[in-house]
Amino acid sequence: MTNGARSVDELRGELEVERTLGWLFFDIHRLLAKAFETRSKELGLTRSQWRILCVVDRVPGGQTQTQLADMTEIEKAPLGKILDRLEDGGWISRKGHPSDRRARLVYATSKIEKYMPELAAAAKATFAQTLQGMRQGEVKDLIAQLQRLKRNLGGADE
Amino acid sequence: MTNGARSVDELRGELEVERTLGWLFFDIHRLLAKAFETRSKELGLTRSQWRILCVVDRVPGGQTQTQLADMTEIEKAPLGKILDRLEDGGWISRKGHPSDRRARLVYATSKIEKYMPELAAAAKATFAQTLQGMRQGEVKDLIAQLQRLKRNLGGADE
DNA sequence: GCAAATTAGTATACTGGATTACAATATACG
DNA sequence: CGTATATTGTAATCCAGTATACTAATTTGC
Repeated sequence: MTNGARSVDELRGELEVERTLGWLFFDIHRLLAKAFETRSKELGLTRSQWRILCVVDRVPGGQTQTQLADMTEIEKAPLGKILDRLEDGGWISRKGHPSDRRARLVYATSKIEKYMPELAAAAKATFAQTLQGMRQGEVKDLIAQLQRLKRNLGGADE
Repeated sequence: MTNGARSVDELRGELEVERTLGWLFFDIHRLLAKAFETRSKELGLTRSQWRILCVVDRVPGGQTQTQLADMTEIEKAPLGKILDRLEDGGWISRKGHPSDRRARLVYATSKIEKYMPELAAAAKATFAQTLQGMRQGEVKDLIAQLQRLKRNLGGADE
């Protein structure tokens, strides 16, 4: 902080990187969601729902909601609502934990098997579009950079 | 697409890049919002509100809501709600358009002048944290890559 | 063993996106 | 003109995220 007294106009002009970079993440996030949901619309799954579903799907033995919340870094309250909708749609089921009566274990139903090809195709098409014109090495570097930013912001490392 | 009939497990395994990259944008977006809002909380401005406010601030002559929606690529309806809150907070004012009775022109009030130093500091601190350990050239390259992705997804070029 | 602290999940309130539908006004055109 | 079409802004509804507070059940610790 070397600034003695900066004018408002000076401050306005100094924020170029912040203005550009910050909203790129915001915009790409929104555009990605839109691109994916357009392709998978007939299944009625939003991107967030799919994210949760993928994590549920990877652990056949079932997980508690708290474990899911930790893995996705989504708070338990909104996670519960997303699970409600997934359950309504028949994508998951919840069963009481055998030894902890507070907890409920979340499982993927067989519905995911049926629609996985469609969902995988939607995801692949979305990223083929997103990454068009980039070499594989560039993609790898980009991922590494983004993971660094995420760590810098205090995010978990996956 | 060379796949004849892929198993569900094969499909599950193939989506590594999609799984990693897609949610990095999602996570960074959330973490950025949180980092900024923690720093600027006492002003009561959220990141989205600040985004809109910056755009309003750059055109002293006032803009219609439709122009603002085009510039930020936010739909008119949600934009209107954000403007409502900014107006409630005294950050902007809306006046009827002189020649088009449907339209209202949006102006920044003088409140922004008073708090710009604080907001600029919050933005700069947030990005100093986010980009720590990166060289200037890397930041420039990253921005270029992200702009390419945004274009690929059909976003405007700024 | 029993009270206190912790944990699992839900409820509620608020912000902010998209989408759809709509009233009021402007504009274009036959 | 006068009617059809565009556009401006708003309302209502939905999904998703944050934060806070709460109930019920489980551990912990004395």
